[in-house]
Amino acid sequence: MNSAVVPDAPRMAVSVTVDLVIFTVRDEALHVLLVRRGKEPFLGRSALPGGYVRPDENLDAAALRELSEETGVDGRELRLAQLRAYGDPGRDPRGRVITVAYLALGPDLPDPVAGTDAADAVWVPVERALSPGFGLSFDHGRILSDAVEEARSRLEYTTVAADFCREPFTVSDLRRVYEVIWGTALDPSNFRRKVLRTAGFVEPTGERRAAEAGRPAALYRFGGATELYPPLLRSGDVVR
Amino acid sequence: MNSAVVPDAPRMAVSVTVDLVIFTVRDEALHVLLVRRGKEPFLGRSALPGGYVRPDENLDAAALRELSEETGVDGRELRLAQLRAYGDPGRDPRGRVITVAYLALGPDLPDPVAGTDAADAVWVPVERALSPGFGLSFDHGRILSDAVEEARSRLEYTTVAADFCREPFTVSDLRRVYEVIWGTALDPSNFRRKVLRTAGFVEPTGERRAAEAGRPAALYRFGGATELYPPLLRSGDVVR
DNA sequence: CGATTTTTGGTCACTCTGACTCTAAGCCCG
DNA sequence: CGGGCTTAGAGTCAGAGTGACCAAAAATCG
Repeated sequence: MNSAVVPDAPRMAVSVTVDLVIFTVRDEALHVLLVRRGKEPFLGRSALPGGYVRPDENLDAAALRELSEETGVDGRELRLAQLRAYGDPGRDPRGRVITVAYLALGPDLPDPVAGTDAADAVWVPVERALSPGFGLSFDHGRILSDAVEEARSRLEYTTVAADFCREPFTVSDLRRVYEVIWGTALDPSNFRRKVLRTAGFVEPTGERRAAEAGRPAALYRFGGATELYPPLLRSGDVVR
Repeated sequence: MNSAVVPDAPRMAVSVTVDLVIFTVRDEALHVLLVRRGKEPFLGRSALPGGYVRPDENLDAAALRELSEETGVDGRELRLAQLRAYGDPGRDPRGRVITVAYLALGPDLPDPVAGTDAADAVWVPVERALSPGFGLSFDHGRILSDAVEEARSRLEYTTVAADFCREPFTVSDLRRVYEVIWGTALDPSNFRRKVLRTAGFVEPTGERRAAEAGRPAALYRFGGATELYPPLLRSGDVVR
């Protein structure tokens, strides 16, 4: 098959990029992984990690590569999932650039090591990244907003919350993920009941962990289920 | 701002298209709107309606335009929503083409009028379109499969089922939408209770419609709510 | 040791759901 | 015209799940 372009249709000067929204929970707040841009446009400003898709690379592979190159994070242990595509004309001053945004949730990852390509990757509280004065590049503020809403929703119907927790973890660790991302307080007892009765969400390791205060908590590992059925709905609660 | 392309990054020869999955319920079966291709590649084969995004057009606008041009359907009355992007190298023999797929559900629309651009648009039962011998173009089989699963899921958490019904409609009309798309039988009485008690799903018109058989059913119109809370979950039922 | 903190177990009332029964109101057909 | 058929719609009942509580267990801190 001839891989050259067949001149049979209106073509346009267009590029395709991938952008990644990587979340983690740190210090009781949702953080997003951002890089400082090293070139124009938006030189020196913060942006989501991402970059051009290469000619022989599928979108998922491009996302993994850019994540690794720009931040040093190995995305293979993350569940990267497509968020959606953004393609308004004018969203990128370099020309027509369509981007495919990916979303993943990770445990509290180590700070990027200086001296590598990833030297300029940092964890930023989402609240700060979205504040008006912060000045995210391109339309990354919009993408980040959409990603937050998507993450909130996924917590309801899937077990992704466990992705935020390094194993082994406690039920309280898991609960704090929900509380931070939803911005609501959950009843510890009811939450525990729900998690433990959902087949495949967590399984006990038999160990316990002594905390700074209070009774030591039992430790669990992820149970392998991806769907959460019935879902864990955030009800009308509005706290904070 | 110079809208010419800044030569600062690896570019690739790439095009962006939109493809549309438009569903309707007809004759107790889920149908999808397909067109017969008038050019290479896949000349004469069936495909999802869609085409190239123009330089100054955002993705949503491109989807609306292609839908109208190729099928004569006015998408403004449909709730078009992005499904996801597909960009594997090799998915299009013309070169590197990334497509953004859209999904919408419509009431039983009139057959396309011959003599227009839309002459070759037809409603095809999804089951047939997905059968091995049917030969959808490109990776449209994959896209269609994903769209079916997405539609099934959206019925659970949103009120999109009403998009399938031309107003005014009966509760049974609405139930048939669920039954056809999920492929399960639902209890008429329980379904009615759920729909009527969900604020904003439907509102009564006060009229009744005499059916071919049985007691005349009360007529309703859509109530404006988009979310369905609590959701209407397809439980473990597996029928058909 | 007592105060404090966090985990963990339990109760209770309420809602929602699925399965089911029964009545209402039309049409068809003999 | 009246019985049979069909679909709409009302209601009942038991069980699952949830939110709001209460209370005990097991650690640390002073």
